[in-house]
Amino acid sequence: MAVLPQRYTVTAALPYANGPVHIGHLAGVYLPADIYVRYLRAAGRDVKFICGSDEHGVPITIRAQKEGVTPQQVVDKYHALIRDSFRDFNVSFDVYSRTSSPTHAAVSSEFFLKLYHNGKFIEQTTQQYFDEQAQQFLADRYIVGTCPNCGNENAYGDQCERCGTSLSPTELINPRSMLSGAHPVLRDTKHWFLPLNEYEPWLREWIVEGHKNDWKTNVYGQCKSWIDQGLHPRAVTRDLDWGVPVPLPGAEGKVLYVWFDAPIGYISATKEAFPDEWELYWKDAGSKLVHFIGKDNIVFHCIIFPAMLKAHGGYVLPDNVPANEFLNLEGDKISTSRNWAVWLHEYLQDFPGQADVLRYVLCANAPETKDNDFTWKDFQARNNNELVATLGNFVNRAVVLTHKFFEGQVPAAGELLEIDQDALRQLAVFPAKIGELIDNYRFRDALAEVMNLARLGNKYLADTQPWHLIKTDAARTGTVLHVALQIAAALVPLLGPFLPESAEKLGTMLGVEAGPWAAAGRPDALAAGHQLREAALLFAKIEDATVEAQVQKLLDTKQANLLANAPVAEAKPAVSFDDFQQMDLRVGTVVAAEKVAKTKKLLKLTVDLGLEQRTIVSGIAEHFTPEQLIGQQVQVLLNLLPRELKGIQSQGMLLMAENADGSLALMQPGKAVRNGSAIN
RNA sequence: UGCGGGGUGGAGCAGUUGGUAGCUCGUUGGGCUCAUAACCCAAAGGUCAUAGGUUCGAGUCCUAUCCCCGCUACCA
Repeated sequence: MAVLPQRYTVTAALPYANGPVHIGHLAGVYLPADIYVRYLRAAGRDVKFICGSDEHGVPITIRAQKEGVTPQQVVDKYHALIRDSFRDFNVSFDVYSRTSSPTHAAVSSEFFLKLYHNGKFIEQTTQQYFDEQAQQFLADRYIVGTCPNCGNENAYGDQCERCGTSLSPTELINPRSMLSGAHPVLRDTKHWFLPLNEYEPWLREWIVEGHKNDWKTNVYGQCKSWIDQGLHPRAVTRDLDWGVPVPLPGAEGKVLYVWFDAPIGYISATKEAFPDEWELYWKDAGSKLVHFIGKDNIVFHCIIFPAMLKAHGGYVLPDNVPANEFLNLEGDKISTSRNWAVWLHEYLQDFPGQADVLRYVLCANAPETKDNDFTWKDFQARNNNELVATLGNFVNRAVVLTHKFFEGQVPAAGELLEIDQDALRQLAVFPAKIGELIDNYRFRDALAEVMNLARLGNKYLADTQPWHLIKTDAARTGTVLHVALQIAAALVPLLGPFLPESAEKLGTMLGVEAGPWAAAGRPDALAAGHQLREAALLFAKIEDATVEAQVQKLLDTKQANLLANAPVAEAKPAVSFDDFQQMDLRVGTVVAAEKVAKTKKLLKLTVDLGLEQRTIVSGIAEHFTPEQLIGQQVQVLLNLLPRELKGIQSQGMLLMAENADGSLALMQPGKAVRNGSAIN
């Protein structure tokens, strides 16, 4: 058995202050981190839980520009929103700071200078595109041009989105600046690089040899692959005006690159909140550092940041980086830009006071080993079948029975039969079992064990049947409820890390505090004679209509996205007025319509065109029923060459507008006109 | 293209060093009726993506192929 660390430093990935946080963030990073930390605190360990907003980088400047505000205004807005979301979901950070804080500027500058003065950087001058009108260097993403591969005229400086080729800005033909539209010019610019290649042997020993067995396979595999492929120097500075200025003379207009500056945010946040003891948590060998992140962040936390810490010297290295996979939403991956997400602040508007329900579902279905899917149906099922039916119901049964038979006072235990002793023996095992799972970052399994404890309680009641016993043996009934209540009481501390609000509610009902973890599961958590409060339901059922509304909300979003993102077709070559005149466009009224047998799409329409009625076959049966069309005025191309479709002569063509989602709309005159009216 | 991770009963997930495939939910049958029609018991249901190979024996090791995700805008 390993010696317990003296203290823990736990970080959760700094959310990027460019948008709100959603269920994927919570499930993958903040919830497991919070469970871990709450457990450690309950177990009496010394722990600091560190997080903050990551507020630098190019995307924030782009958003600011788009919205016509300053970058500071962007990050102020999202920093507050994110901070409040975490607070409302009871993510119990010891500090939630931000990388735009003065402390962070100081700490990251010092960090940079230490490496600089110790010769840990290499300097290199490269050529970068510069926008002379906007007077600034351009990030790759700020440059568009023609893709040398496929000819797409709107390829970005890092990648062509049409053919997928990854590019460098200098490969673009005819590059243009997205800021001003001007032709950028190449200019020399000097930057500082961290030569990661020099750390390769050390990383190999530390990770490939040293963490083969205790890091998750996805984390280990990714690191090993990076190291095996060979590491390269990485720029730690950028030409940008939003960030921590490079603290060197002659470095005006340069800032620390966001990946260099962001992880130092963990350190500066700690220093800001604990100015006297922060070094203990970062530099004392007795401190165990754990980073909670998502899978996209693995190399930064396992290779680059440790290399920075190693280069600086004196810092502890992460003991583990339990990166999670991703959470999908209703089968599609979560996307901030496509607004395909369940935002934490919106969830609480729709489900006030039910933060724990989401915490439960996200933990029970956390993407610990592979990408998982969140669906509202599953959310409802887990709430109704597990939280309500298993956990809430057990507590309610035990408390209601006690009120019913013993006026709400914990009855004394008489002689313990085998079934009672067995239940108490099982109960006693839970704290260690759950704790060990949490220690090993297996939060899903740990939560399942908490539910098993509730199942133990339900089974115990079913087996002993106190509602039956009370008729013949009050003392025995008291013993049974005494035992059942001990199980309920154990849930207060054991549930705490996962569902803090519910645990507290339960504690209030039972009149107990969540004591130390080690004391959980004792057979005397509630003393005989102890008065319980009235039973209150811990969880409420969620109705079909409620989750259906959430699904509809998502579908509406999807529809809106489809319409917003579908490209509008490019203009066709010009035609002469004479060409246009050759088309005979008329207004007509549909007088009859029927489906063409044995076809999916075809409708046979009879259209009144004033002088005559024509038969037109149209491939619109998937969009309109015959009834919807009869009586409608429509636009008809009269002189299209007749064509036989399924044995029917079609004498013309109905004109339709096709929406971005493929749906069709009739082209109708703004007011009723005489049939046969010309359109020109 | 390359590298990493993943593809397991109707759904969502576990499967540690190869040895009879588990859990929760759902379904079906039974029991109970204290409890938010909740609880308890039992049963049915799986070619472990596909095709080969190693082995006495493979979900678990090897090879090839297919699909999803990440490294690759935003983004955990």
